[in-house]
Amino acid sequence: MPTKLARTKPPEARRADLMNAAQRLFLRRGVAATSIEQITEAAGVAKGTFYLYFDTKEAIRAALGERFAQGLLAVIEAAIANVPAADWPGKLDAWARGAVAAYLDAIRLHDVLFYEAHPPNRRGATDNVIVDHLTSLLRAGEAAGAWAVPDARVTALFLFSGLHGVIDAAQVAGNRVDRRALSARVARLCFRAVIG
Amino acid sequence: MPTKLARTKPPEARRADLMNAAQRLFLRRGVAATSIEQITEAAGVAKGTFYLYFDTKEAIRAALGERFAQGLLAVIEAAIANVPAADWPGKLDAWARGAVAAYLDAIRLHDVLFYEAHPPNRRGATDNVIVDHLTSLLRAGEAAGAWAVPDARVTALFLFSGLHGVIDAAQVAGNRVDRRALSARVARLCFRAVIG
Amino acid sequence: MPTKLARTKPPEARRADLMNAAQRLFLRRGVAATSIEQITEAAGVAKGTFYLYFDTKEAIRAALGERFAQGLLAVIEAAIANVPAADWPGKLDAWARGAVAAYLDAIRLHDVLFYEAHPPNRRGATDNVIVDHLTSLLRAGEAAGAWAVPDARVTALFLFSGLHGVIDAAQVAGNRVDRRALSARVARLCFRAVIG
Amino acid sequence: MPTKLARTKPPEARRADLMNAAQRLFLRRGVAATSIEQITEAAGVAKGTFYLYFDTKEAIRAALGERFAQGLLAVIEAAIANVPAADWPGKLDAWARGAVAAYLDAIRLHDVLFYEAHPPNRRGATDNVIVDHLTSLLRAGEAAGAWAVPDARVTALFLFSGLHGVIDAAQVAGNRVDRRALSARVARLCFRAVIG
DNA sequence: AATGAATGAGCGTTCATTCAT
DNA sequence: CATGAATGAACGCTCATTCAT
Repeated sequence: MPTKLARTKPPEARRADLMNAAQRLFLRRGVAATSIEQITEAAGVAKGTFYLYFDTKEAIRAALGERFAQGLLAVIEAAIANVPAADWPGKLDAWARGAVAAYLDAIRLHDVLFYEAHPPNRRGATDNVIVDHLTSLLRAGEAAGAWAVPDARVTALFLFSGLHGVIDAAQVAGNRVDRRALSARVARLCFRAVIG
Repeated sequence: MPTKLARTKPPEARRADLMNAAQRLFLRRGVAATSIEQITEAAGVAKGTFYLYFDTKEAIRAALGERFAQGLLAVIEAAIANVPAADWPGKLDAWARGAVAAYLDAIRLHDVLFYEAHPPNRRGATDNVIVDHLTSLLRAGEAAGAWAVPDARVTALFLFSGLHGVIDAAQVAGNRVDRRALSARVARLCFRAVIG
Repeated sequence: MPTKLARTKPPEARRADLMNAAQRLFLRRGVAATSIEQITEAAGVAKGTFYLYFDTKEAIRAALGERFAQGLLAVIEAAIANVPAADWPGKLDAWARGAVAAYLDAIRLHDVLFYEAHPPNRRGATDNVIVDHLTSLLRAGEAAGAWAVPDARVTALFLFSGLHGVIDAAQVAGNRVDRRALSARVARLCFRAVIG
Repeated sequence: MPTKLARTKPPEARRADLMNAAQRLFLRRGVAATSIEQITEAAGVAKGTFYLYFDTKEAIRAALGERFAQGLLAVIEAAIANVPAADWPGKLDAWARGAVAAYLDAIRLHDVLFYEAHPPNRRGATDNVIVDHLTSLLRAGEAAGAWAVPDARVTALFLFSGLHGVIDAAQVAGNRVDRRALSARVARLCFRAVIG
C-alpha cells in the first residue's frame, strides 16, 4: 500500500514515464538486452501496464525514434534560421554546425535506436582498417605536396562514412544501381573535399 | 557407424565450414536470428562441435568480421596499385572507386556483421528527415546560383553520412571532444565538397 | 460527456447485452479464446461493468448454459404437446424428432458451452476408429443376413455415442458402478436397436 | 550433482516418461491447467527437455490420444475375436460389452484428451434437463403399458447421447444435412431400442 | 575430435480481476 | 451504476552453453 496517491496518471505522463525509462535503459544496455520488465520497473509500474501503452517492444523503440527525430530536426532548423536568406554558403555552414551539435549530443541514442550498435567501436573493427589506409594515403599525398588536409584522420573518416552511407542507401533502394555513375559521383565528392 | 571416413577434418577446414555456414545464415536472417544449431546443421557437424572452434556466438561473428576486413583491404589496395606513384589525385580517385566497388558487393555483409541491420529502412526515419532537409537546401542553393550540385540527394547523403561517421568515431573515442574544432572541420569538408 | 442518455440501463437489459455478446463470441472463437474485454467491448460497456453482473468468466458461461437449456426444453415439450395423450409411440417419436430439430439448430452452442469444442475433428481420431470398426461389423452382419440396418454409419454413431454417454454419466455419478449390469443394459439396447 | 547415472536415456524412454507424466497431470487437472513445467518436473527433466521430444503442448496431447486409441481398439477387437464367426448377434453383444469395459476404464482420459471436460458433470447442466424429461416420458409410457424399459434413466441417457452424437457428426461433416432423413433415422433407432 | 542429450535462465505477452474515481 | 487504468501471476517457448560418452 505505498503510493496511495496517483495510482492513475494522465496517459501522456505514463507514456512518457515509460519512454524515458526505456530510453535510459536502451542507452545503457541496448535494445535487445533491455527487457520489458526492466522498463516497467524503472518506470514504477507493473509489467502489464506496459502493454496498455505500447503493443510491443518494437513499438516503444519506434516511438522513441520518432521523438528523437523531431528534436533533431528542430535544432538543425533553428541553426539555419538565423542566417540571412541570401547567404547560401552560410546556410550550408550553419547546417553542418547545427547537425554536428545536435548529433554530438545524441549520437549514441541514435545508433542504439536505429542500428543495434552498443559495444563501442564494434563498427570500428573493419572500418578502421579501411580508414587507416585512407588516412595514410591522405598523409602521403600531403607530404608530397599534392593537397593540404588539416586533419587527415577526420577527413578519411568523413569520406569513408559518406561513401558508405551512399552505398547503403543505394542498396536499400534496391533498384539496380548504376555502378559507374555512383562511382563517379562519390569519387568527385571525395576529390573536391580534398583538393577543394 | 556410417560415415566412418572423414569424421575428422583438418581444423582449419572445419573452422572454415562453420564460418561459411554462419556467414550464409547471418546474411539471410541476421545474427541474432541465427542459432548455433542452424550453423552447425548447415556445416554438417554436431552442435557441440561448434564450441571446439569458437568460444561464443560473438566469437564467430568477430572472426567473420576479421575475414571480411582482410578481403576488403586487398581489393582497395589492388585498385590503387595500378596508379603511377606520383599521381595523387589519381590515387584518391582509385581509392574511391575501389572502395565503392568493394562495398557495393559486400555492404549487406558488412552491415549485418557490424550493425545488426535488417535491410529495409535500416537507417531510421530520422536520417531520412535530415537528409531530405539537406537535399532541399542544396537544391535551393543551386536554384539561387550559389553552387552546382549534380545530384543533390546523393550529395546530401554523402555529407550526412560523413558527418555522422565522424561524430560516431569521436564519441567512441570517448575522450573529451573539442566541439568547436570538430564542427569547423566538418563544416569545411561539407563546404569544399559542395562549393569546390 | 457524450452519451449522457442511457448510461444506466435496467439491470436485466445490461445482463442480457453481456450474455448475448458473450454467446456470439463464444460461438465464434470458443470460450477460452474469448476475453472479458472482448465481451464488454461487444456489449458496449466498460470492462469493470462485467463484474457488476457476473462474478467470473465461468459464471457467464454457466448462465448461458442455463438459458440454453431452458430454450431447448421448451422446444421439445412443444413437439410432444401435439400428440394425443394415449399415443405413446407417437410421443417417443415426437420427442426424438423434436430433440433432433432443436439440437441441429444449436449443437455448436451446446458443445462450445459444455465441452470446449472447436469444430473440426472435435471427437478425436479415437472415436472414428471405434465407429469405423462398428460400422464394418454392422455391414458385415447385414451382408450375412443377420440383420437389416438402413444406414450402418449413422447407426454405429448412434450406438457408440449412446454407449459413451452412459459411461460418462456413470463415471460422473462416481459411485461404484455395477459393471456387469451396465454392460448388460448397454448390450441390450444395442441389440434391440439393431435387431429390433 | 545427484543422479550421475543415466543423464542420458534412450529417447523412447524419455518420451514415455514425459507422456506418462503428462497423462497423469492431464487426468488430474485437465490439459489447459497443466503447464509444461509441471510435466517436466513430474518427469524429472528440465523444462527445455520437453521440447526435445514434442514441438508443442498440443503435440503431446495428440500423442497421448494416439496411444489411447491404439489400446482401445485392441481391447474391443480382442472381445470379438472369441465369438464364432457366424454368430452375429453374439458379435454385436461382444462389441458392446468390450466397448463398455474399455471405456469404463478410460473414459475420463478419453474426455480430457478429446474434449476439455474436467469439471465433473459440467456436461450435465443442460443434458440433465433433457434426459430427465425423456426419463419421465419413458416411465410414464411404461406405467401406461406402452412398453417395458428396465432402467428408464440409462435408456434415456443412451438415446439422448446417441442422438447427440449423430447430430454432432452431421454438423462436423458440414455438408448440408438432410434434416428429415436424419430425424427419421434417429426416431427409428429410438423407437426400436424402446419398443423392440 | 566429435557428439547430441540435457540444462535452465530468460523473455515477450496475455488476461482475469481489482479498485479509486 | 459505471468506468478503465493498473495489476501481477502465469505460461509457452527459445537457445547458448555444458558435459558424459
